[in-house]
Amino acid sequence: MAKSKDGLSIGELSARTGLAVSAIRCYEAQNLIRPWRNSGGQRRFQRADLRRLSFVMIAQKFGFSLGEIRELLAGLPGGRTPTKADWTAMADEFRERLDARIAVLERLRDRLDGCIGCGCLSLPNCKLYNPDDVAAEDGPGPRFVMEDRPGPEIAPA
Amino acid sequence: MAKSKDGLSIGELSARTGLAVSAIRCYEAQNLIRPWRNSGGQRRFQRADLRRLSFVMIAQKFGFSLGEIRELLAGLPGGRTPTKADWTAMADEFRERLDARIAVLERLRDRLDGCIGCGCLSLPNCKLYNPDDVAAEDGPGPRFVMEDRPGPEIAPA
DNA sequence: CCTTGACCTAAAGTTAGGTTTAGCAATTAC
DNA sequence: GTAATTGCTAAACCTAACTTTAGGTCAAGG
Repeated sequence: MAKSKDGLSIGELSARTGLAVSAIRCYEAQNLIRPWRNSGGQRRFQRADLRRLSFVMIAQKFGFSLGEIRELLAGLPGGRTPTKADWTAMADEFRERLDARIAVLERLRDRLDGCIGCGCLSLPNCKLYNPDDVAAEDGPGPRFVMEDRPGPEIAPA
Repeated sequence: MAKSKDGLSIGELSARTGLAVSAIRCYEAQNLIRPWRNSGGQRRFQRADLRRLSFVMIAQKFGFSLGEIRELLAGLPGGRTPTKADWTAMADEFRERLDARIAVLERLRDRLDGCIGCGCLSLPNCKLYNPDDVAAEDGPGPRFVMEDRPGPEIAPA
């Protein structure tokens, strides 16, 4: 097995991060890591890539897409091994985005109160009607329009 | 165009919710709504389905999968049009799940502090190392193992 | 009558984030 | 030196949540 001095093999990286070999190759294809190749054409990784992949895993847990993670990782220097300062600078950006995400959820949750069961669910003045701050969420998500006046069917049982 | 008295057509529902017709059919296939058919075989929806679809859209914004949403909607009565009480009961369950989600994110965020740049990122005692409470998150997500001692490359620049 | 527009079904395509498979090359272990 | 690992690529497959396409039907207007 390729030992550390000339870089880590993909198998070692896999064993030490818990990621599948196929996942690591997939991440390379998406430019999250940039291994070099040895004389035989096999991938060789820096020890710093362990940390990089750890970060990928954490950020995914937080619900970030690989695209966003790539953006964040782009904050790390390319030419040299990232220092502690490099990592904390990047983490600051990460935390900001994370806080923003949590804030959106909380704001929506607060708007939710009383809005589901009551008539306002359907009226233009319902606080859930026009959740501007979610518009930036990921994916081609739903368009979020509320309609239908409650009518008699929702009158007190 | 089919008017309200004998139910709403899929086109009307689409226009009033903002959902694509194809999406509504897709939701029917996944049992989120159960329209009946008119004599010509066309779908006809209850006015209450507008509310149902609104809920689907909201819950998706909160990051719930259609499967979870189906579960939640199952809390509404099948035989009759849901009353306000039915909706609020369901919303209570929804809020609980939502609060749980937010709590997980917050807990992780708090653990994150200081963990990215420092050496602890790699040590077994790092608080991010074993985030038990995220294990239940959706999908076959990452396995979340941290490795690599920082070593000299992370020493002060 | 005949055209137009809304609707129908079934199946294939799409994106994200991977995994699996097939067939072959490089390394490592004995 | 040879067998067993491990790695390589390319392409197919997988789930979620839809959209698109293809080919056909239904209902209303002129």
